[in-house]
Amino acid sequence: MPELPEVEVLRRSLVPILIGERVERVRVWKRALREPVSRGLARRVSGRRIERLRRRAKYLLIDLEGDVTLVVHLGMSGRLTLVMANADRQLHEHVAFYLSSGRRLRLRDPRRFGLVLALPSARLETDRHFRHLGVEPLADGFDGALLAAAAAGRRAPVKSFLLDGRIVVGVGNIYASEALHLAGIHPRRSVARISDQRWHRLAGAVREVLSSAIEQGGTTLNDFTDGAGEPGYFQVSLAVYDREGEPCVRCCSPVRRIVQSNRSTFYCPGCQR
DNA sequence: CGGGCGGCCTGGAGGC
DNA sequence: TGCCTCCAGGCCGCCC
Repeated sequence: MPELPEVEVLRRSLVPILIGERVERVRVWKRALREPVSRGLARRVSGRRIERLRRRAKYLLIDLEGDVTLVVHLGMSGRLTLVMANADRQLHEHVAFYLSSGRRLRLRDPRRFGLVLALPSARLETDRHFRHLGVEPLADGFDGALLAAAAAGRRAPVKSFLLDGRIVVGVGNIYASEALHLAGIHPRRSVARISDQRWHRLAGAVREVLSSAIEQGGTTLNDFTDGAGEPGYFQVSLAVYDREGEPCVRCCSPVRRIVQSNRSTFYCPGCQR
């Protein structure tokens, strides 16, 4: 489901409905996620008011009063939605946060690759989940020069490089393919053979693709929705992802699918070199 | 050491 | 109808 744009869209949708609410009670239905939900979670977040919503990489950060941050990662299939407190428990609903307004924030995650943590806000940066994360692609300081510097001494294919969260965060399998297409760079090209000019173009393409996706509410391939249940519509703007065999929107060559590090990559052989 | 690969899970799609 | 295989938006750890 969620790469940077989807998590950001989710965050923005939750701001007006969560800020100021109090987490009255937490119910953990099923602890088994990527890491078992801590037994101390309910105690650490219950009774606290929600002050702020932030995002780091693909993590949603829910800042609570008293310097506690509730960290939620959606993995591949996680969904966070707001429902009435007395709504039936859904299949694969792992955790429910009951709010002062009588609603509940529900985390559902069939594949269980997601994560829920409560951390002291001041220690987020040094926590093992965040320590090694690279730069935010939509923040100042992300540019071609940064990518070129990070690529020094490496030979990885540029697609894998874009997916490496130690370099730049938030770019997942969909947007890596899309950004490379927009920049006209072949996904298998080694980062050792990319010119400064092309690094510049790639950085711009990453920003462009991510910000358009956010503006259009994210990509809904199967089941992504924001916190209010609204799907995104960036999927209609995808140029190559999941379009094997279809003509490239720019040059009409048929889009190809290849496998890199066990994951599908889509690209246009006509305009990506 | 960088980089590739398998594993973690469930469910949906498609072939037969 | 069912059973099989393949595939999926993330991430981590192991191995060469």
